[in-house]
Amino acid sequence: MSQQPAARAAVIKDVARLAGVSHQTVSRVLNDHPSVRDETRERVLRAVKQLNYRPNALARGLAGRRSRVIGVVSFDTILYGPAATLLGIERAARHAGYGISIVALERLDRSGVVDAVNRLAEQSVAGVVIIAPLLTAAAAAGSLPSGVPAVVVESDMAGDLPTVSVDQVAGARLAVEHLLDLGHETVWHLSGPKDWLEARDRIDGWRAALEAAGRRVPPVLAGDWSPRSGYEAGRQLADRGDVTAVFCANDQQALGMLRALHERGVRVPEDVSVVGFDDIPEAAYLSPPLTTVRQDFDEVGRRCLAALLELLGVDRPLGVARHPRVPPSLVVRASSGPPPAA
Amino acid sequence: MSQQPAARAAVIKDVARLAGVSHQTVSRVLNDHPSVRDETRERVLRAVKQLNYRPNALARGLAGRRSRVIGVVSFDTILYGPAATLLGIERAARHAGYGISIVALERLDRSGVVDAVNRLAEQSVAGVVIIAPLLTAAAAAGSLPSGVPAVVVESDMAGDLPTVSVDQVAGARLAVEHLLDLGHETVWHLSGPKDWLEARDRIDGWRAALEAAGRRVPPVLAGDWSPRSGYEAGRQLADRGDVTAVFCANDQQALGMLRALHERGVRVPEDVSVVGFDDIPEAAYLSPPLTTVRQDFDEVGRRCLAALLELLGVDRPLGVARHPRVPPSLVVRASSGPPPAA
DNA sequence: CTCATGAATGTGACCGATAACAATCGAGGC
DNA sequence: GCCTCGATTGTTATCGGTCACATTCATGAG
Repeated sequence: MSQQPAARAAVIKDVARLAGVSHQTVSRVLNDHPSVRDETRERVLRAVKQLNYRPNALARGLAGRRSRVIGVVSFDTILYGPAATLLGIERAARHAGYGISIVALERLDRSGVVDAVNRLAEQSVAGVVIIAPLLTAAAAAGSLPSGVPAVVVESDMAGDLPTVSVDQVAGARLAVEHLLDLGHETVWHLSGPKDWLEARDRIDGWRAALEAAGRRVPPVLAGDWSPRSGYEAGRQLADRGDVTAVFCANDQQALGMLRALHERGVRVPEDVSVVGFDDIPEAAYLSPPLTTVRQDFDEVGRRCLAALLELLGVDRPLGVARHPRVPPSLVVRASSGPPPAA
Repeated sequence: MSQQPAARAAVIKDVARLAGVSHQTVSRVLNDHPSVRDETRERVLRAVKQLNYRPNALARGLAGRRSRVIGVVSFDTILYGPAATLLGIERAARHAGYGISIVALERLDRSGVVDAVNRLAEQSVAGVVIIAPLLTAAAAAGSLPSGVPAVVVESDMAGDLPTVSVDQVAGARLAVEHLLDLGHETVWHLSGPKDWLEARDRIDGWRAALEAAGRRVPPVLAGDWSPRSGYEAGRQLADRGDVTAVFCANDQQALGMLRALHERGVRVPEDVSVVGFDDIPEAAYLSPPLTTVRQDFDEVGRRCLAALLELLGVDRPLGVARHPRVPPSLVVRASSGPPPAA
């Protein structure tokens, strides 16, 4: 259709030539500049379409000093939370017209995070989102190279950087209050690893809810997010006769716990109620289907982007709360019920 | 320590000035050009360090027409396979000194894939990796805008594009042969959705292994990757008395199946053996621990990168096999054993 | 001793866009 | 009828690198 079969892609000059205007006018049309005559605009757009022209993002970034790419520093893990968060951010970015560039870290330590941000900065990303579920990462976020707009997720100790996170404390409260409302005397807790912020917050929320109700606070069982740790904790709890309700810090641990209880002949929820956290896709299909606390990762992604765009000054510069926390919600399924009558 | 507190980052000219050479010499040092005197090189490197200079990737890409970023077209899902593949690619890219830019698609149809590749091309990525586990996506890969080096993963129908994938057929064979070796008369199969290439290949491998052994081929049970479909199939199978071995197309389905069998009082592996596929992190902690087929996603990532780099001509231009398939391996755990003595 | 050769380095164009500023033109105010 | 002003468009510099080519200088061959 054109002259060259598979010649290299059209550039702005080609469009300008075809439309009979200057390249600057083409640029104006592309960027919705107000003072372009309608007829000119149409002509340019027609040329753009005819040449199948797409502006070169690199050149754009170089000249305009703002790219349409957001960097994400993530954790090299397949764990549900971080993975879902990444997807949420990608989705939000895509809808906002941004691309995302990711760097996954094997260890979330200070130098790793700083280095990752530097690597992203080299690519002139517009800003970065740091998924920092670990204490170490959150600390690192404090000592970032200045000049790079950054938002921290799943963390709340990021110094003065804007932070987006799910309200883990409230989530834990929801779980515990649900169980107390059902009539349980108290609620045990199988926590996540202590160097994860989410694990700490869930412990705090659990404890706060119990204390607010004036209940006895059992010792924390320490898990590591894995189903195995849930399984092991489940065996321990099954051996004591006095446990009627357990709040697991994530669904995988709850999965392991359900299995252990089942093996020991402990019925869920008749004998013991179990509540998890995350609402992983499997949760609804466990036996019994798991009552759990759902986190809205899409909303997290959206808020990250909103915070970042605000930081970039491209969006309403009105002050949004600097540390908005996304409210989680309780999903009641069959694994929780009233305590045994006895 | 410097003059300006938070002045803008140093550029190549600043380094050149400080080192007392031309900007071109700095560029040579940065790119390991051979003809630079050692002493000059040292001087430049010292200046680089002193100014904490990092070359601007955008400018580099613009001028050199080759960036150090690889685009990945992925599927907007938290499913283990695609997510693990993405991580594997990221890891390999990182080790090769590349960054990755991702676009996740909600639906993997033709126009979506083409559009995603275009968006990445705008960013002048060096090449793209398309994670195309669905038939539709694989088809789309055939009609890509030319000029963008592309590699397709988890697919084998990508026309003449280089393809990297795990040998699903061989994986299914491993599973089936393992069960036959244990003495089972035949093996049932709970498949994944039929529009997934992996699901089809696993069906093919399962059938081929049975036929090669001259065994009866039971009807395929259709699943959708979810634990629920495994659960439902498990109940069906439990109701027939004649099933002694089941090969599930993924671990999540196997998880559901284990639960269903357990509920019906069918013991695993004493009464029925179950084998999964993927080796998800939970697999080792299910009850019983699941025998499954492990896919080496790191190797997949590495091969993707190798194929892409070859395509880019930056690496050994010697002809690597165009469609290398990564061999999977069987992980034997407790969910498989000899059939009941009957 | 002269010249070709190759290593080391510098100069200016260029990649493809945006930014800043200049130029042109028609309309409204005096 | 002249001048100012805003809308529209064009020209040139610039972003920060790499590429192509020119230049300089020391070395070994003839």
